[in-house]
Amino acid sequence: MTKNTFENLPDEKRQRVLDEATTEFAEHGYHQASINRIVERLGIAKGSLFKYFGNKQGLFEHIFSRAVSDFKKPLKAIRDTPGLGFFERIEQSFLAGTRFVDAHPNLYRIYLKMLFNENFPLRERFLGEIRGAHAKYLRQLIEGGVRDGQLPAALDVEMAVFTLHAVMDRFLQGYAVPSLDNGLAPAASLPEQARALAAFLRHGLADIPTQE
Amino acid sequence: MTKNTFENLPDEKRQRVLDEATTEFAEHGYHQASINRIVERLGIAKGSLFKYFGNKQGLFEHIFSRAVSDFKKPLKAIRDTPGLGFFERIEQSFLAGTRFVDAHPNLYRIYLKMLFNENFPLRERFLGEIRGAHAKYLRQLIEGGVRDGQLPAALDVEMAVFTLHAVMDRFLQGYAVPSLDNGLAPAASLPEQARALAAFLRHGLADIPTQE
Amino acid sequence: MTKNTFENLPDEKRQRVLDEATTEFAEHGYHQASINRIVERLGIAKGSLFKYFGNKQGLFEHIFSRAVSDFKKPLKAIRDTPGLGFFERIEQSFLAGTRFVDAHPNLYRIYLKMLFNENFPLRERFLGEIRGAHAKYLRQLIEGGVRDGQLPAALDVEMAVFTLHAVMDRFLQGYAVPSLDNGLAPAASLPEQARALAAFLRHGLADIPTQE
Amino acid sequence: MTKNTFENLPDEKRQRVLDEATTEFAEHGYHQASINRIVERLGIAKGSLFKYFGNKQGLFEHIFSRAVSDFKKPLKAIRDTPGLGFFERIEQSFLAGTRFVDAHPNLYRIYLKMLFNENFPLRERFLGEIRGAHAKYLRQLIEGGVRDGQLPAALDVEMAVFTLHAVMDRFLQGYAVPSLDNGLAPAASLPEQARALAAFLRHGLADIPTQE
DNA sequence: CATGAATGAGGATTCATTCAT
DNA sequence: TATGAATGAATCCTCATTCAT
Repeated sequence: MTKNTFENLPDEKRQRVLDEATTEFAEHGYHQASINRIVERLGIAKGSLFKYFGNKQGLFEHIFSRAVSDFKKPLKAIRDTPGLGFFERIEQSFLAGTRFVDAHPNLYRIYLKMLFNENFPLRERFLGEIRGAHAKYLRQLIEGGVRDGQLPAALDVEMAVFTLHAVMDRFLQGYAVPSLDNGLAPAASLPEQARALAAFLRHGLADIPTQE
Repeated sequence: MTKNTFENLPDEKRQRVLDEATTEFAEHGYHQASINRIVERLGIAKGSLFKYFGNKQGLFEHIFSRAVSDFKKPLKAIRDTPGLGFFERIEQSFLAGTRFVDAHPNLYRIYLKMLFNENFPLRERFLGEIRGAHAKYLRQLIEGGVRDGQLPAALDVEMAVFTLHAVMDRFLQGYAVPSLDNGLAPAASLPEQARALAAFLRHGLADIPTQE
Repeated sequence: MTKNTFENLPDEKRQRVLDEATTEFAEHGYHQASINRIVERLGIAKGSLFKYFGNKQGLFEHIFSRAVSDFKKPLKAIRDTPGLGFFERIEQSFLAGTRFVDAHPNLYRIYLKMLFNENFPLRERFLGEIRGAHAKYLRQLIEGGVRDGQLPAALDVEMAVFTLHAVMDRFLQGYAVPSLDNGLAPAASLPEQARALAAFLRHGLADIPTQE
Repeated sequence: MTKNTFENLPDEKRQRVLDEATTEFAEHGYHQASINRIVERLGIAKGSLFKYFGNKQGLFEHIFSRAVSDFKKPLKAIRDTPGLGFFERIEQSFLAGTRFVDAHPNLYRIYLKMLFNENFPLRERFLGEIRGAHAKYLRQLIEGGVRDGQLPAALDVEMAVFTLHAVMDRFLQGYAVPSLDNGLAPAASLPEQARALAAFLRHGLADIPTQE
């Protein structure tokens, strides 16, 4: 999709373009993001951006598809690290999520906006890709946990995947946008949240339905 | 804010106006919602809508402030119903949430869009009001649970409020927008989700930190 | 033009309507004046105002035609007061102008706006009426001054009328809108301005061209 | 304020845009001027005008700030011309005013509308700038006249500035909008008006108050 | 008579996109 | 290849006026 002309740009300029555009999408979502503002802040011609990416959607696609693959990498690394127990991998997955949010806060903001905005372009494709990868990853973890005896043999794997995903996804929201839950807890620090999450999972999974 | 002229309209027309506008906001969020589309679907003049509500924000305020008070009512009813145990009240609260989502799906869609869209007008006010009411309600429930001996006496109430709120809020997301977690679980029915939620809470609360 | 229904209103309400409308025209001119704002401040129905005056122009006509006749009255009184010299009458005319401005500041503001706004409705009629009355009045004064020997017999009466009118009109501007000349003189009080005006006229008229 | 894009336009087009817009403001004032009419007459897209000037006020600012500096230039030239007496400079100032009005009648019409229209944007800034420049100029002239002995040494300079400014400003009104005084004088030609003005000043200044 | 709901043309402004230079 | 001027549909909003109740 992206034209060669963008790939041939000097690294520094290429990064500036992506950063500025990512910020714009993170702050305003898709439709309310303004190409005008982006090129104005960048100090480049409007036509250039369209040469690089074809149109607004092309720009967004370029940014977010890279984000998706960046998000997948650490999960693979955890999965492929030998010698870890199931709950250690879960905990590391959670921490990997927080690290991604810390490293790319604007990309996560875009993701959150996309979650509930049905008109976000490419929404189905991107969300499907993220969910699919996450589910596949969790399924492998859970199956490993069953093999290792850390999880009950009769566990309904699909239901466990569903629950794990929901819990991890939603708790990451609270981590990324503390204001969501603020005013509620005096000071819910990351370790405290992680401990609460771990406790929930450790006990909760025991009650997840088993296959009939 | 609302001009009298709207309150004086025939009930049926008033409801049509609110329904159509609510749908528009639910589908497109605030900025991308179009007054033009609303009046076109309603078959009324553009000026009329502005007479009713002053401006776009006035229309949104009218719709959503009613939603907020509609959301608070059932919680009060549960709190004031005598003879219920703590976990029964929690379960009923969860069901009240699902009933609200079922009765006003578009209002809940607006809420979800507002959650992560920092530019939503009146966002701080409305979210603050909702969170405040919910927190106060949960605090009363928990304190009652402690008095009744159903919860440990040393429980850190504020942290419990925080955790309960986060869990209930996030699980309601999954209920309202099943596509969020779909593709993951084959068919996570409401009772199943409710059971999973209950299990999490029952075990999880035991591990919530106690006051030092 | 004005319907009977307005004349039949209670005095107090009638006056409120006129005052509020006059203020609106004075502040915003004709086109920028808003019927909406007027009825809003009055707390009466929009339809009523249209019943009273037919349309916006009818309202303005009612207001300003009364202003014109109010402006003419004191001039007639000065003219008909016996035993005054020419320059005394001129000075009193100037003071009558300042009194009118003090008594009806908003009407004078409307007049000033109308002066240079070619699109003011009824402008030609009203300005012509005012100028005609003023010219006729000044002509009578000057002819009296010539008869009394206070002005040279060969004075070009029409040119003197022109000059007197221009001077009085323009100096009244400075009186009504002091900010026009402020920042220039430290504190040009009314008596000082009156003295300067008198001096100018006393000497200036001696040089006004005489009929060839 | 003005974007580069306008400065890069071909001279002829740039001039057409400014002329058409100036005419619109001159005919209708600020608020009643219509961007729609301007672009329609120009045959360009609405968006283009906003690209050039940002918004309506930017367009007006561009036009009128140039007018202000155009108005100042000839005054500086007169001041810096050696070998002229005080009254010669005054007469030339008056003629410079008439020349400006003749060369830019529409700009002067805008100025007159701005004088009494409190809602004109940038009114305070522009009027202040014009009055300040004029006052400074007149002050220099008068101080020169006092040095040369053409004006009494005890003259209250500030009061003389005030009076001169008021007289020149108001007489220029009559020159620019003859209809203001028409119907009064049969045919007040420029030389006749100039002579009348000169006479007034020559005699009048002698009576301007001297410092205490 | 008084009311005020309904109208719809017109206001300024923003926007993604195109294309000649 | 990069530019940025041009576009025109769409945005929210205001207004004087009409007319059924």
